[in-house]
Amino acid sequence: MDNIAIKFEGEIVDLQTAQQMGIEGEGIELDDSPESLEVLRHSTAHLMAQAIKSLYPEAEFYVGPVVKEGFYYDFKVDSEIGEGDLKKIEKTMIGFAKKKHEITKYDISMDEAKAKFADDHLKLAVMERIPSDTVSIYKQGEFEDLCRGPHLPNTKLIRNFKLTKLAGAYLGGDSKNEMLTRIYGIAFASKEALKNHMLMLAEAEKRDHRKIGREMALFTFREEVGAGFPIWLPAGARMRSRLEDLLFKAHRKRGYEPVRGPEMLRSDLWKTSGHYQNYGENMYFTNIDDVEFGVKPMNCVGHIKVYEHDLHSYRDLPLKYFEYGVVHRHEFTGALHGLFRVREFTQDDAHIFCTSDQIEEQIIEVVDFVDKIMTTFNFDYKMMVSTKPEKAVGDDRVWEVSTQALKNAMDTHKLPYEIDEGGGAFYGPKIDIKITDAIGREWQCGTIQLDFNLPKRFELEYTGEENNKIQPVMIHRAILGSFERFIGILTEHYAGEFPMFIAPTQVAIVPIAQTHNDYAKMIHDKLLDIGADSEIYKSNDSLNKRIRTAEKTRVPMLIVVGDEEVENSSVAIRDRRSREQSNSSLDEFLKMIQEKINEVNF
RNA sequence: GCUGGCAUAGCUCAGUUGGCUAGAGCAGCUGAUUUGUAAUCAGCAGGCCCGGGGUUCAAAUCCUCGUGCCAGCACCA
Repeated sequence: MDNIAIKFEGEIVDLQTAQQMGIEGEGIELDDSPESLEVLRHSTAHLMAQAIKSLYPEAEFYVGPVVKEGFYYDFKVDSEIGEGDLKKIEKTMIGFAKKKHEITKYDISMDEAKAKFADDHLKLAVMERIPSDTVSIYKQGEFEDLCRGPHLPNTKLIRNFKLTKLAGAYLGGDSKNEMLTRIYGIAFASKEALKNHMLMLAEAEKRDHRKIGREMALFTFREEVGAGFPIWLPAGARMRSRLEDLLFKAHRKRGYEPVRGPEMLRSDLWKTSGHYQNYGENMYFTNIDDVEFGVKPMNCVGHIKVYEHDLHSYRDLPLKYFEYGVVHRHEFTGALHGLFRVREFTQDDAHIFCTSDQIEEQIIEVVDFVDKIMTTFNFDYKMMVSTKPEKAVGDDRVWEVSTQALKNAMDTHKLPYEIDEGGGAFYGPKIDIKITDAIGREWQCGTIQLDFNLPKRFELEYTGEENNKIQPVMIHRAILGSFERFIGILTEHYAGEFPMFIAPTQVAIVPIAQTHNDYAKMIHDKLLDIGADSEIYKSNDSLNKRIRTAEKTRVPMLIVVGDEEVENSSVAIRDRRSREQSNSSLDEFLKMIQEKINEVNF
């Protein structure tokens, strides 16, 4: 197979550029490796632009980069483009690919380029952002585009692609700017890879927690209740409470004390904390007897008040307060999405008040806690250190010290992490935990935030060894993040087939005939005694129908009981996946269920 | 919040260019059937067609303002 580009000093360099510069390097072939796909997708974006230009001659183009899930191109045309037009554009693309245009490259000066694209105000906007004096132009057939590459040598290499989405996007990603049209696409070297990708997308759709949540009656939303306010139905609430109970014990084991703050606090406090100034637009306010109150968007202020209730000595630290804190945040309507983005949610929130000497061990302890939980649910995860954002309180030196403290903790324990510049909370830097689910998607859940600012603003202190007053450090942390989002993620991760220890219902019992209902009820009660929920399928339907109905609920365990089972005090277990049956004595069955529920501890 | 699309029974969806009592499957209820491992049969019931305004002899259908949902942007637990 021919090379499509080379790797030179760690950079992908296309053949056109390599020739220009007279360099050689390790060859990159057209396959489904990350390097190859980078080049392929970039050129596919150009091919799409070429097709759009031929269909809509007035089209102006902004940028067309390669992104994690393929590529996109932002552009502007006079006519409306709808989903239906994607097929037409795809066809035109295939036409151009078949013409086997060679993709060539040449350099021109910035002034020449500005003259060349004088009637394309978007390209001119792109050039405004390029500091260099010369720019490169890639040409395929009649179509030319300002681009730094890298690109394929010929359009004929583009075969397996699909345009996936059509949407609006702001110029430069800034909501103050004009809106352009964006078309997303995906391309692969092999047909199979494209097919697998489309299958993955279909699988993701099947796992959509909004769909499964409705089918399993976990939660619902209602127009008359308001956007972003979830309603937990019995099955969902059972599951959630199992999760809450497990996590409660785990916190107690690690020395956390449960506390609880009020849902709303006087605005003066939010002014002291800085939320009023920095987070106010996300908060809900109300007036009571001429005093303004803010509904809490975070739990930290409440926990600070818990800390302030008593005088503390260095001997007391670290103090760890936790709360399943219900918070309200005014999210943009367009951001709301099932349980993933809501306006009212419950965080598994905790605040650790400690000395600066204890920061490292406390962070490591939390990271360890996170690890225990995420591995229990079979999630891979990675960590990101986020630094000071634009809107922030506290002086730069404090930010530097705390950011460094987070990095040190990670470094000394050889924990890998990535940096997210400007991604911190307004009061301090943080470590975010990003988990990867069963079909490879990433989600942000837990967060560990280091805070020197709130203790200072509230003038918190403890008494040191020399009877001096010292300011404690605050660590904000959540592990699941919120029950809402985490359960949404779990639903998609397991495709609704939850493991026994959190499933809304542990066992489905199908009596063969009415005469077996009493036996079923007896098993149901015994299951309750060992903390398992079950449902008896005794409706006036055929046996086959009832088994089908039970299986469709995605319950982890299904048993069938008839004369034989009643007589022998046993159960017939049906495996949902293999449809195979096995028999067990009732006692053994109960023991097995109990073990499966209890085997998990965080 | 912005751009575009959508809103009909609990769920999934039909409903001609505006024109008769708005339909189907599943779920629900009633009855018959009592079943040994993924849909037994029959009947019944169920709709302010998202909400306000309007256009029209006539609106589920057209216009308008809301609300909610979907995709993307922006934002984020």
